Amino acid sequence: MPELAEVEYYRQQWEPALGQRIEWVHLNAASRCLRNTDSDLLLNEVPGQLLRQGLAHGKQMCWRMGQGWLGIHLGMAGRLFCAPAPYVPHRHDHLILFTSQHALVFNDYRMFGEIRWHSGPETPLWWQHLPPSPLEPAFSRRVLQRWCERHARLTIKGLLLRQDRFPGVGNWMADEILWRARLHPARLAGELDTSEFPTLHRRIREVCRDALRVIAGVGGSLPPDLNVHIPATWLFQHRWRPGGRCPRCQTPLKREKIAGRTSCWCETCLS
DNA sequence: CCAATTGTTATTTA
DNA sequence: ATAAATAACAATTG
Repeated sequence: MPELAEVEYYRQQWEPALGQRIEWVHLNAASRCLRNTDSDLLLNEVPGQLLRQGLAHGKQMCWRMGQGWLGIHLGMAGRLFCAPAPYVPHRHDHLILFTSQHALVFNDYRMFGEIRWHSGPETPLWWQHLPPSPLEPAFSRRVLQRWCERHARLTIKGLLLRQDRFPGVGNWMADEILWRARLHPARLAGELDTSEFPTLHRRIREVCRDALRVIAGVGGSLPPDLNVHIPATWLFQHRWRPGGRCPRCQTPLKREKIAGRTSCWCETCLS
C-alpha cells in the first residue's frame, strides 16, 4: 500500500511519542524485515534512547534517536500505529518500541518491509544522497525531460516507478499521474514530445500534493481506511473496480500489465 | 489449485 | 558494458 502520502501518514502515527524515552523493545529476530539488520545491536542500543524526530522521504522513513537512526521501509503492506500501553504483540508485528505510555508498532503481514538500525550520531549512508522529491524545486521540468531522454527506451510508466527518479511514486500514483496527463502508460519516455513535458511535470507535482493533503493531511486517529478520503473524481477509486469507468468520461477503463505492474488507463482520454 | 496484490532486488536478456 | 525485462521474495485473499 504505502506510497508517498501513506508513508507520511504512517510517520505521523508515531509522533505522539516524540520526545519520550524508549523503555524497551520487542522484536522477532527471525523476521524477514530484519534481514539487513543486526537485531542484537538494535535490542541492546535502543532501550533508554529518546525518540527525537521522524523523517519521511518518498517511501523511506527514518527515526532519529538519541544516539542512532532507525530506518523503516513499509514495503507492500507495512504500517505503523501507536497503541496505548500495555499492548500485547500481534501476528506480523515485527518491531514494537515501548515508551511508558505507548506501544509504537511496525506491522507487515507480507514481510516486504525492512527495518535497519544505524548507531552513532552521523547520518547513515542510507539516509544520505536522497533523490529530490517531486515537490522540491530541484525537480524541474528540465530535469524531468532529461530523465526521459536518458531512459528513452523505458515506458513512461516504468520510469515513474523508479525510486531514484520519482521517490514516493508507486503503482497507483503513476496511473493517477498519467491519467491526469492523458498519456498512455506504455508510451516510451524518449518519444514524448517537448510540448508534453509541462503537463506531465505539473501533474506529477499535483498528484503528490493532492495525495498528501487528502491522505496524510487528515490528521488521522487510529487505523482508518486511508482511501475513504480520496475523492470519486480520482482514477484511484475506479481502477480496481470490476467494470470500473473513467470518472471523467465514463468509458470502461483498460487494464494491462505494463512495466511489470498492472496498469489502468482510459483509452478515450488520451490526448 | 490458480492468480492477484499500492515494492524492491538479483538475475537474465537484449 | 549498459539498460530493460523478468523472476523471486511471503502471506493472504478471491
